[in-house]
Amino acid sequence: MAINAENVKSQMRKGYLEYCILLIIAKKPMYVSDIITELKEAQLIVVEGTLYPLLSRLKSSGILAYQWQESLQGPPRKYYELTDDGRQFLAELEEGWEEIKNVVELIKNKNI
Amino acid sequence: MAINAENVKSQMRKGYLEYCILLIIAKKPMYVSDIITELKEAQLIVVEGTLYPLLSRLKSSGILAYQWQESLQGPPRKYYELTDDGRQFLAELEEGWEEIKNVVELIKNKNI
DNA sequence: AATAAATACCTTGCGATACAAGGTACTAAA
DNA sequence: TTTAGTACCTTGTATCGCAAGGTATTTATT
Repeated sequence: MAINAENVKSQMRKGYLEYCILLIIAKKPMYVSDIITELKEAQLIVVEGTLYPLLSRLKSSGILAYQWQESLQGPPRKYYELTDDGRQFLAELEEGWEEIKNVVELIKNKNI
Repeated sequence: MAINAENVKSQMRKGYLEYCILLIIAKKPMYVSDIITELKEAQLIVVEGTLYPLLSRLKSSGILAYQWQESLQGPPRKYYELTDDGRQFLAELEEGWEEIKNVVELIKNKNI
């Protein structure tokens, strides 16, 4: 119920997490651990419990597809990649992100 | 369940809505209709059902305070303003926002 | 051969919150 | 007295990140 800065920062993250994940997968096919590592390098901490359901949703929406791939150490991995629809979708998110940056700038600069 | 661009854009908006509202109130005390108008001018559409609970939460968290003020037409209005804690809080959100912009830039620019 | 460790995958339950829809109350004009 | 306009607020629904816990496969150790 109570509001604190961490809480709100976490809310902020919700919004653009999907965008960041698609940006990462767009570069090359990746499986969950890869993605988490990439995000962590960009200072964005995400856990498995967040990522698996999200990837499943993106898959059933036709934005991502995956291929099983053998691993040298341990069980096989699901490598996710963008579909054509997914690239279209990512382009729309790109627009959305630019819009949001614009909105914040507009509000900040008004009456200054 | 299905994911579409509008859905995700709406998710994105959730994250920074609180930030935008505080930016607006920081300039001068405002009541709900004022705030909605300001947001709309910046292309951010928000409805009453979103705003009232949000302002209540911010008030009970000590981030906002309000004063009743007579109106020339109709019932009195609640004018919200930032408390000292609220200004501190807004400063933290400012940091959070800069961090997020950084993360996205980092991810975009990596391996290009 | 049996066990343990490492590495994958996934699900369940919870809390937070935007939004649609609906409700209450006050003021002023018809 | 009724209607219109303008405030305020609440309830119910859907979504989603995250903590916690569970299952399966491979490899190393005993």
